[in-house]
Amino acid sequence: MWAVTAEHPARRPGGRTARVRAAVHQAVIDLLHEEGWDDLNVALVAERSGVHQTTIYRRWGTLAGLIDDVVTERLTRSSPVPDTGTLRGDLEAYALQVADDVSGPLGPVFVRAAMIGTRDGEETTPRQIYLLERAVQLQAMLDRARDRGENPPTLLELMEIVQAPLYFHAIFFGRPAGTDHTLTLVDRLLALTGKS
Amino acid sequence: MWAVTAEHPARRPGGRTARVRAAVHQAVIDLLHEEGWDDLNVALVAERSGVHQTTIYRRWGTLAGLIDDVVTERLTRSSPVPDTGTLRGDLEAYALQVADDVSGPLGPVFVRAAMIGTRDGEETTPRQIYLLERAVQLQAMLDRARDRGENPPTLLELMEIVQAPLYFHAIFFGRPAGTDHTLTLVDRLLALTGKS
DNA sequence: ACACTAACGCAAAAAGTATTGCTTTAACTT
DNA sequence: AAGTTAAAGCAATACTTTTTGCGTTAGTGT
Repeated sequence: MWAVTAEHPARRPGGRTARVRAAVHQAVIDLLHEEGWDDLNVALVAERSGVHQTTIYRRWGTLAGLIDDVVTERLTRSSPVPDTGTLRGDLEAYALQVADDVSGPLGPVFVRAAMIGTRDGEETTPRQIYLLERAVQLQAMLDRARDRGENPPTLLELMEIVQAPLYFHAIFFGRPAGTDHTLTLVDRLLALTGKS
Repeated sequence: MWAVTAEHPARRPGGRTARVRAAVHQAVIDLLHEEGWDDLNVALVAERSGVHQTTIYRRWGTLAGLIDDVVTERLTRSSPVPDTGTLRGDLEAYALQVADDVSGPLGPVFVRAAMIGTRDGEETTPRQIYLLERAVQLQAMLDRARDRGENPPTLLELMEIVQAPLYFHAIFFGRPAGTDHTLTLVDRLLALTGKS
C-alpha cells in the first residue's frame, strides 16, 4: 500500500528498475503537459510508458504517491540553492528559480501535489525530507550573508514574503508571477530587514 | 455530470430539498472532522446523512462538486467583510477572520478544496463567483479607507502580504498562524504602504 | 557460467465509483 | 383538496480502479 521506493534503500537499483522508473516518470510529465491534471490516471501512465499497471501500483501504491515521487525528483534535481556572493543576488536568483519552478504546465501541479501529498499522521515522505533539507540549505544561504556582515531576513520571512506569494499566484491566478513582480517581492523582503 | 445546484436557480427550493442539502452538508463536515480527507467518499456521506447515494450523485455530480458546495456555503456564511472605521481595524479583523477560517480540522481542507476545485477551462463555479464577490467587497473596504483620507494598500498587496502567508502556514506547517503572528502580518502591510 | 531472487508482466478477480430506468414521496400550483 | 411534477428512493447495471496469484525476465553475487 505504500511506496516501496522509500522502504528499502534500494535492494536492487540496477538497470531495469532504473529504466522503468525513468519511463514512468517521463510518461507522467508528458501526460501532464498534454492532458490536464484531471485526466491523469494509472492506466494512461502505464500505456504511455510501456510499463504494466500492476508494476506501477506495486512500486508507488497510488497515483498520488507516484506524482509525489515525480515532483520530489524534479525539485531535487533542478534546484541548487544559489551562492552569488551577495544577499540580494542570492535572493533574486532563488526567487526567480521558484517562480520558474511553478511556471509552465507543471507549475500548478507541483504546488497542488505539494499540498495534496501532505497526509495526516503518516510516516515521513521523501518530499518532507526534501523540504527539510531545502530549509537547511536556505538557512545556510542566509547564514552566509550574515557572515559577510549583511543583515539577512529570517527563513520564515523569506518564505512568507517571497515564497508564499509566488505559490499563491500560481494557484489562485492560475499563472506564475512575472519576473518584475518576483523581483519586487525580493525588494519588499530586503526593505523590511533593511529598515528595522 | 455537473452540479445541478448551480444550473437551475432553484426550481423547487422547498422543505425536503433544503433538508436533504443540510443533512448532506452536515455529514460531510462531521466526516471531515472524524475521518480524514482521504477516507471521505460518497458512500460514507450517504450512510451518515441518511440520503441515498444516487441523490448525492444526481445533485452534486461528484464528491469534489459536493465538497466545493460545502466549502463555498461555509465561506459565504461566516465572513462579512469588516467595517470598523479605521484601516488598521478592518485589516486586523479581516486577517484574524481568515486565520480563523483556516483553523480547526476543516481549515486545511478549505484551502485544499479551494485549490483542487480550480479546474481548467470549465465553466464558472459557485466558488469562483464567491471569490470574485469577495474581492469586490475587500476592494470596497480599501476604498472606504481611502475616502477617509487614509493610505490603504492595494488588493494585491493585501493578498500577498497577509492572505498568502496565512494560507501558506495552514498548508505547509499543517497548522494556522497564531494571533500574534497574524497581527504581525498586518503591521508589515501597513508599514509597507505607510513608508512609500 | 550458474544459481538466486527482486522486480516485472500478465490475467483474473475484487473492490470501489458512477449511471440508468423506474417507482414513490412531497412541494408547489390552481 | 386534488392534480402536477421536481426531487428523492431503490435496485440493477456499467464502468473504473486496485489487488492478488503465479509465471517470466534479468540484475546481482558466487
